[in-house]
Amino acid sequence: MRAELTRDRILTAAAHVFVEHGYAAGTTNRIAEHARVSIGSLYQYFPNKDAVLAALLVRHVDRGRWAQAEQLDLAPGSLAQTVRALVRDAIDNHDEDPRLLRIMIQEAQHSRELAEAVARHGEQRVAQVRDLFARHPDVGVADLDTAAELIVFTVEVNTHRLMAFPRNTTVEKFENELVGMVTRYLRGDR
Amino acid sequence: MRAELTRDRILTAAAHVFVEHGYAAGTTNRIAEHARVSIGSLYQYFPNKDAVLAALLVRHVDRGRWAQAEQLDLAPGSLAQTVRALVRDAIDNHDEDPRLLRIMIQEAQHSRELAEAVARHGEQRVAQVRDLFARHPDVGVADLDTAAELIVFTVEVNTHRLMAFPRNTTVEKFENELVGMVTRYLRGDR
DNA sequence: CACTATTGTGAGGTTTTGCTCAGCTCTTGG
DNA sequence: CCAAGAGCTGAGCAAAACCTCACAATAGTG
Repeated sequence: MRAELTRDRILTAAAHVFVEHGYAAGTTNRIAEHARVSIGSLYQYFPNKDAVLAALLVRHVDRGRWAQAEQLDLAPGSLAQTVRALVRDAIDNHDEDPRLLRIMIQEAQHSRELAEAVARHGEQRVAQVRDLFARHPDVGVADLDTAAELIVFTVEVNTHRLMAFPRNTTVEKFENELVGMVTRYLRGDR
Repeated sequence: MRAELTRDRILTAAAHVFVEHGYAAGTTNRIAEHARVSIGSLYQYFPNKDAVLAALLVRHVDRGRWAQAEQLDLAPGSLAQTVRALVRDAIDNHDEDPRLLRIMIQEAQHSRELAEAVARHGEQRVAQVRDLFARHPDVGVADLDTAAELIVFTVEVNTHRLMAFPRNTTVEKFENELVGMVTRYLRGDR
């Protein structure tokens, strides 16, 4: 079981190094050094550099499920609260990951395996949000599928921007505007 | 003046290669090959690889101004049309550039020069949109600065997604939903 | 303690990349 | 047609990256 621990150390170090230097400049040697492990060990657990990023994505997906989604209040008039919970979850779950996810999406352009994993991750999350809003009585939007995609992506990517450039606005102001936009959208016209 | 032409050929090729292979894997040799120019010529016009990306950003900024913004109808009741023009402009102007801009933002993390150029580009565009909506009578949002940032980024990045993964929805459907979301947001409550 | 299985090591081979430079080709003015 | 300079070439070098492999250290078992 020492093995599992080393594997985890390597993955954590890889996340750090990829975020700090980018994928290409995040060399395997640097990763091993940061994990305080020899390169040989790294290549004992991963056949090549891409596999490290792929494993990192699996880890991200496993951690990134929206746990509280099932126990939300769906009473009429609570739409803003529901949306706020969605936005808060995105903010909370993305302390260090945003740049990493961007790297994954970027690099997924060249790797079938990564691309499919990213796509599946997205679909899973969209489906969860779609089902949630399908059950909410205040939602009055025509095409719920498109709406869910639009919302998930918009919330996620704006959160990433907030993390990447922190001094544009305060977190609260940003959160309020984003919640306002999504809520009014979901409520529909009138 | 043969020189200027070669410089342009190199830049165009660089855009192509960076988009196709990413920044790190977009080697200078590949760029030269695609431009049908020798490596030596490339290094006659650019001191190093980073300078090529920087020049590409300058080119992008120069081309990316929103020309029709000044001659838009700002009569009451025309907000949706104004927003639609904004979205259409984003769609039209981003046939090949979206991935390139992402690479620039990504790489800007490691280059002062690039970071500042990207930031200036963003501010310029946000200011233009803010001024436009400040003049429109239908807009009823509290914090116009934050709103403009949110809208510009959301429209841009959703357009990028549409281009990158084309078969999620049709362009019209996507355009309608995005326009609807932004319009209802700008109109404010009630 | 002895023996095996598991896990870890790191110098270095192979490949790739950014970049140089000595010399070539093309254009242009007289 | 010629000379001079502007523009272009591409083999190859130094540096750096990915990855291998023969071996060392550690953990587990009787």
